[in-house]
Amino acid sequence: MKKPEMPCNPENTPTRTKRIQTASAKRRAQQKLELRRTILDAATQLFQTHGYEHFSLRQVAEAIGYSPTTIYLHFKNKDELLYHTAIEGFVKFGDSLKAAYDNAPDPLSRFEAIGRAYVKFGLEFPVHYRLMFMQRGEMLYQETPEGYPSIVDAFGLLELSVEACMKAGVFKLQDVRSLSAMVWAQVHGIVALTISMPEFDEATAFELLSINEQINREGLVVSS
Amino acid sequence: MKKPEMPCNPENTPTRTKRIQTASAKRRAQQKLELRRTILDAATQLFQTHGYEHFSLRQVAEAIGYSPTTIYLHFKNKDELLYHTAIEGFVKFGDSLKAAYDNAPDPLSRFEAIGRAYVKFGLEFPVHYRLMFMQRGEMLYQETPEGYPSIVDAFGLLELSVEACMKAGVFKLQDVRSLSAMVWAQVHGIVALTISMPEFDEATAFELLSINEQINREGLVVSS
DNA sequence: TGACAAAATTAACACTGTTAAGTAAAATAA
DNA sequence: TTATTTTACTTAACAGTGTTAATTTTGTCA
Repeated sequence: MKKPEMPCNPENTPTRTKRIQTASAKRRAQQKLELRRTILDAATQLFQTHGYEHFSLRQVAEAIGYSPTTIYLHFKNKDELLYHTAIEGFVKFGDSLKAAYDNAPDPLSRFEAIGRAYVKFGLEFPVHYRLMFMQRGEMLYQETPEGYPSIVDAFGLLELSVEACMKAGVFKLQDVRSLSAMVWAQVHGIVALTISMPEFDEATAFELLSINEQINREGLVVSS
Repeated sequence: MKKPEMPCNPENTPTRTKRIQTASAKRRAQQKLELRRTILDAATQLFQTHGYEHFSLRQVAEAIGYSPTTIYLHFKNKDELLYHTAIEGFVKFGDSLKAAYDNAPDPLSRFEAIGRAYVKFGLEFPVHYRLMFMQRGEMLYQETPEGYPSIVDAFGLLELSVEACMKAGVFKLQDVRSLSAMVWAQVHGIVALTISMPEFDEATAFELLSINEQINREGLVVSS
């Protein structure tokens, strides 16, 4: 069963044909990846412009010049494709929040910077935001595919920030998780209303956010 | 051109045949209304169980034993049917908020009661809530069909309540509209996250709401 | 070259909302 | 009563959708 050792190749260095084989396989794997990228890019673009409801696989296929079934060779189904396009957008989400987290002098302004970054992202990528936070919330909780950072990490940042504010004596002592969830609800409420209600626009969103900050700082009710 | 006056009917009292005619027309109009009701009821039920995404006219038609096109004799299209089923659900929304508004001893507890009623409704009718506040926000702003109270009136209640709190010296002075929008965003954030995220449930929703109330009262940041 | 595996396609199924044309029954008019 | 018009409803069709199975094309290896 052992293949005969060739005279010019006493060690296990691969032969030329073998090298060509692996190189060919490598090239094909890359081409496959490239097509996957092409699909993802087209999907992202169509998803952004047409939105969740009017996003169709057949349109994606047409855009890239392949038949619809080809997509199924790279993604299990529409949902998975959608999920991956969303994830890609959400890498920016994590980056924005991280940048806000890093470039702040003190705990409170860091906390508020995260909130502003959150709202900014939601208004900048409403279609992505809708998908992940309003239409397919369960996607947030399924583990991200390898190569992508976890989205939930971004919320870790928020919790860290809240905890820091508490430890620094800036926030009143409370349960960190609950309070983090609540401030999430605060910014989510602003974003969600803004991208859903025609009456709301970016200006009002940031106005609401600043009112919100003020109330967090001083309270809304006059102290007795 | 004048029709000859009959001897037994000198006045303008309608003849028997005429009376039958109007009665028949009335009966047919009522039957039409009944079928419309049947459609609406079936639609409401299917919409509640299947949700926005998997709600189809053909299913409604099958449920009531008519062909799909019959629905078009009573509603312009799927959207209009959906809108009317949603409106019906939202009458309860207005009622709940009104009840909360009426049964409260003082401005602040009235304000908070409205918030609780809001959250309660959202969790009780998530499919309706989704449609009106998350998926088809523009519906809120189109005028309700005759016979139904305006949904926007419910927000009038909120503004009234906020204004009352301000006049009573309970709230710090601010722009009523902006502040109302912000507290709307607060409760909306809680409801929207709860009905979208599998991690949230009714208990956490009301926990977040009470934390929110506390912060509105005292603030989150320790006063310097 | 011929055998084999991978990549991509065609055809089909079961759906969807919506429109136009056609039918059967009921109401009206003669 | 008979003829005509209105109303209520259905059938057929169109242009889509996601998805699967079968089939063809393409490229690689011996």
